[in-house]
Amino acid sequence: MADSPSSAPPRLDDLLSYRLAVAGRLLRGWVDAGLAAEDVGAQGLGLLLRLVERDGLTQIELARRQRVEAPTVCRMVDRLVRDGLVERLPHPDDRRASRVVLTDEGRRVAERGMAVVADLEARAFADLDAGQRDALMAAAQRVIDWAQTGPSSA
Amino acid sequence: MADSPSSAPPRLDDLLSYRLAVAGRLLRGWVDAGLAAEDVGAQGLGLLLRLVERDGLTQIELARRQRVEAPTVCRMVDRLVRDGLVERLPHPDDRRASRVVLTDEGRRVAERGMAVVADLEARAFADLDAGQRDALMAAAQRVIDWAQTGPSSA
DNA sequence: GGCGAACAGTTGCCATGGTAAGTATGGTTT
DNA sequence: AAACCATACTTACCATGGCAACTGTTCGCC
Repeated sequence: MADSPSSAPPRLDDLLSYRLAVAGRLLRGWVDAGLAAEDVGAQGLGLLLRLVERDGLTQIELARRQRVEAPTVCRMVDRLVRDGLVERLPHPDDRRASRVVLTDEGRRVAERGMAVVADLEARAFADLDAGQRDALMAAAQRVIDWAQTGPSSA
Repeated sequence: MADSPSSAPPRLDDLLSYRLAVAGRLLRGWVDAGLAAEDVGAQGLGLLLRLVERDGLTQIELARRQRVEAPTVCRMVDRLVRDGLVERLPHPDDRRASRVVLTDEGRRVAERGMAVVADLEARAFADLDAGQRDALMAAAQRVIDWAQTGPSSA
């Protein structure tokens, strides 16, 4: 330990968790702003892109992939259905579940939205070299993976 | 470039912005969970810690430090006042503004909350060495600083 | 001194996230 | 088959964040 009695950092700005949370929030805000013309938010676009990867996922499957809880997906799907970007179809094997499928409009919005996000991504991280970028990707992934093991265990 | 025509990443999980946003959201959730006994959320604690650094800040000053908009601070201060952690005092020089000051209880909650967050921070990033940690801090700071210049400019 | 712009705060509406609780369905166990 | 538990979804309430619009105050400029 560097300093003798207590090494607890008293400054908010010195907390990596705080800074990552702020950076993530700002990034999402910029994505939202870039998507203003597309009638979908950043997370709504996230669901659409999951369905582009694999259409017909259930809400639970979407929730697990997006690392959010079921109610959050439920309401986002509500909005996407309202805006005509996805449909809920009955699941053939399980009457509790719905298959969420893209409409043609949803597919178009996903494509345009991905272009918006990729553009922002390129500009936001233009001054990072490949090593810094990879380090950030890996570090963020470790934080995300830590969800399974770390936070609850003392 | 690796692939020939377009190098736009089609996979959501390959976006650094997406991963940072997810990591930041999960981190905040874990802080919220750790603070469940303290009657304050992660961002409410953030305001309290700003006031520990410098008591009597106005809401606008808090908003700038926390990188959020004025209405967000207004409603968070509403909750903190409701829970007896801060008070709004009239500003001596400006009748538009309020000085937000900690109560004794607010100061105690800030102290206990900081311990909770510092503990989570230590456990979440235990496997990073000092160099990796500094690199992450710097990279996150660049994203945050980009708020002034980048997102609006084409 | 007055006029208008800028600013601090507030309130409205909405999106996104959580937990808790309720419903309906599916599976398991006896 | 009945009882039981687990699962998929939904709904409620709340916290946090944005923007737009409004009130009241301050400040710069004429």
